[in-house]
Amino acid sequence: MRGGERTGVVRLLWGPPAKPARGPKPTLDLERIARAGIALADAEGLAEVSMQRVAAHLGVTKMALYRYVPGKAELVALMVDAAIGPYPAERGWRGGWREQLAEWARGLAEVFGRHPWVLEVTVGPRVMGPAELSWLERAVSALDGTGLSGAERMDAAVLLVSHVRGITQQARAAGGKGPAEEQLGAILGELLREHGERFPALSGALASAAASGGQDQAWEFGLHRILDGLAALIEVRAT
Amino acid sequence: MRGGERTGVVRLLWGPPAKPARGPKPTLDLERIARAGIALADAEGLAEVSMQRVAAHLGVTKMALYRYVPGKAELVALMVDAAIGPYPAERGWRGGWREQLAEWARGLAEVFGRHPWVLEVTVGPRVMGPAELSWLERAVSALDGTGLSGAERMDAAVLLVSHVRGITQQARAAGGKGPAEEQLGAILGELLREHGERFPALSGALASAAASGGQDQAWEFGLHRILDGLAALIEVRAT
DNA sequence: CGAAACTGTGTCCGGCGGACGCTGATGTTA
DNA sequence: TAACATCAGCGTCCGCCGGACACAGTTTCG
Repeated sequence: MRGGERTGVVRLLWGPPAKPARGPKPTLDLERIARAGIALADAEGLAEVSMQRVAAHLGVTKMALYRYVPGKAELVALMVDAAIGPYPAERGWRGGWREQLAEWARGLAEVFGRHPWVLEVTVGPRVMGPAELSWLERAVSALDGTGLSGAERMDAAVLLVSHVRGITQQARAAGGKGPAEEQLGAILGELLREHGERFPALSGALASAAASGGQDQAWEFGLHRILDGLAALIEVRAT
Repeated sequence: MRGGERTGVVRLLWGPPAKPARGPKPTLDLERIARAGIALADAEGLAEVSMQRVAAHLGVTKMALYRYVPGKAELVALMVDAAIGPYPAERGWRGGWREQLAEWARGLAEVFGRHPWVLEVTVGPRVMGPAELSWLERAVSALDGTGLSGAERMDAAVLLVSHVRGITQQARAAGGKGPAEEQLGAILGELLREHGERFPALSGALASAAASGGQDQAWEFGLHRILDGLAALIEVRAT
């Protein structure tokens, strides 16, 4: 039965654009629906995305959407793949694998930064769409010819995705737009000041980080650590 | 106004256990409520956790829960911190920073494996509880004396957490318990067989991975890459 | 020119989170 | 000991959610 659901989303993401013949002309299409949902999620957050609100933005009733989409889960899957979008072809193939992966990761971070709700909805097992797969393809292909095995190339891509996801989350918490997000760091500092004796290393690290100023180096830090680790392995394999 | 919500969850997670005086004796307490929610989420998934169901498991009506918890968000935050639990003190301080971090990461992966729903609910900015902070504390303290700055020690911990999260998600997709999860890999293979020409590197990597057998090396792969990258930096700093 | 196919709509359902007021149990105080 | 303030749990109500279903209007094919 759950397989049936999967096939629903698989057909929606991968199948042909559908070709009705006899009925009245559809006023909507999957792309317009997905874009409406994305606009809503970008502007007001994923929690505000409901069938009713998406439909209202399109000038129809919510039940009309069910003519195009089997359910909300499939709509969200559509939104995700459309929001991620295919890997931009103009992004160059310049440089070695290291420069390519760095640029790839930067691009992915931009996407997640533009659509933070994608993170919330891409936890757990799911079927990936063509756009998402095109990103994975690009990362794996950047590692072609490095001597890494197929599994290792995939593992490296997954590792980078994890870093991008983690940084995006952290960046949203630290430098988010809302005042609530800005206060989160203050709350953490307050808690550490109150319960500092229970977290000595953490307090020390945070104090030292605050003293030395810039704390938004986390992105570069993790990226360089991962790429250094990959470089070490590639070098070993090459010898 | 959102600040008010934060203080709610902050008081709940960090405040004193509350001391009623005059009224009837409460039949519940925060820990029992959190454990009931955790049991439900572990057994049937986060989607099945509702005020009604948690209350039913405790033998009360849902409105009784609101005497202990301001809302569902706070209940979930409580569940998260209780499910993660404080870092087990018996986990040794043996070895250098590398062995310590490896064991730390393994422990975190076990926690996420036991309570996969924690991943779904710990995306986005949030206030961390004492248990969650104790894990962070342990990771940062493992890097004390390595020559890394405070910010770098924190960034390293975040990087490891990201890897653990990513691997947990992937492991759940690949080797999950349900038959639906097992079919996910099959679906991916089928899609790549159909649209292989659009994803040549991916198809090649997956085929090579399948040919060489074991694909559950992703955990060790990412962990070693990160630790290697850290080691390289630490070595540079030491000279 | 039917008839079949399909679109958008209205209505209805169960379940959700949560506000509010009530009742009864409890400990403090006069 | 009696009165009272307090607080726990319950019942009711509300708006919103995702979704099932039947219906009416539109379009195209035989």
